[in-house]
Amino acid sequence: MGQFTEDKRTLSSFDRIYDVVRQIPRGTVATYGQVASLAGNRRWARVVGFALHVNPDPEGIPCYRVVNRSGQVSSAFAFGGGNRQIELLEADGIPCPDGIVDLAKYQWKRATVDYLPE
DNA sequence: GGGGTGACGCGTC
DNA sequence: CGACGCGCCACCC
Repeated sequence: MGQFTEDKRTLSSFDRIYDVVRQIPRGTVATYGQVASLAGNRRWARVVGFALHVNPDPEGIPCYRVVNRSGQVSSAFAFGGGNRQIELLEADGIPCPDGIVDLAKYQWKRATVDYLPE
């Protein structure tokens, strides 16, 4: 992890984001806003996208498990060519018809909530 | 120090 | 529902 630690300031924010993404368990997904919130600031949703864009460790950081608020995967070729993200998600056992993940069922919850907080 | 951009989110129309 | 606009924060020039 010393290859990308040239700019500590960048890691201050990005590191938290990467750390959160790394914690996303297999078989679940998280939204940008969720990652941002867990990282410390909910308004980093946009920053999260940028952070994943410069993902220093695609193998350790499952950026494909991050989808937008609608549950839609990045239609962008950010993953190297189209529906690569979808394939990875399905490989995790997450069906994503039309590139849409059912957040109601597969959204990551840090802890099993006993009751839904509304 | 200023301006433009982005793998987003949310309220409104 | 979908489209539009504003806000938010970090990054690059």
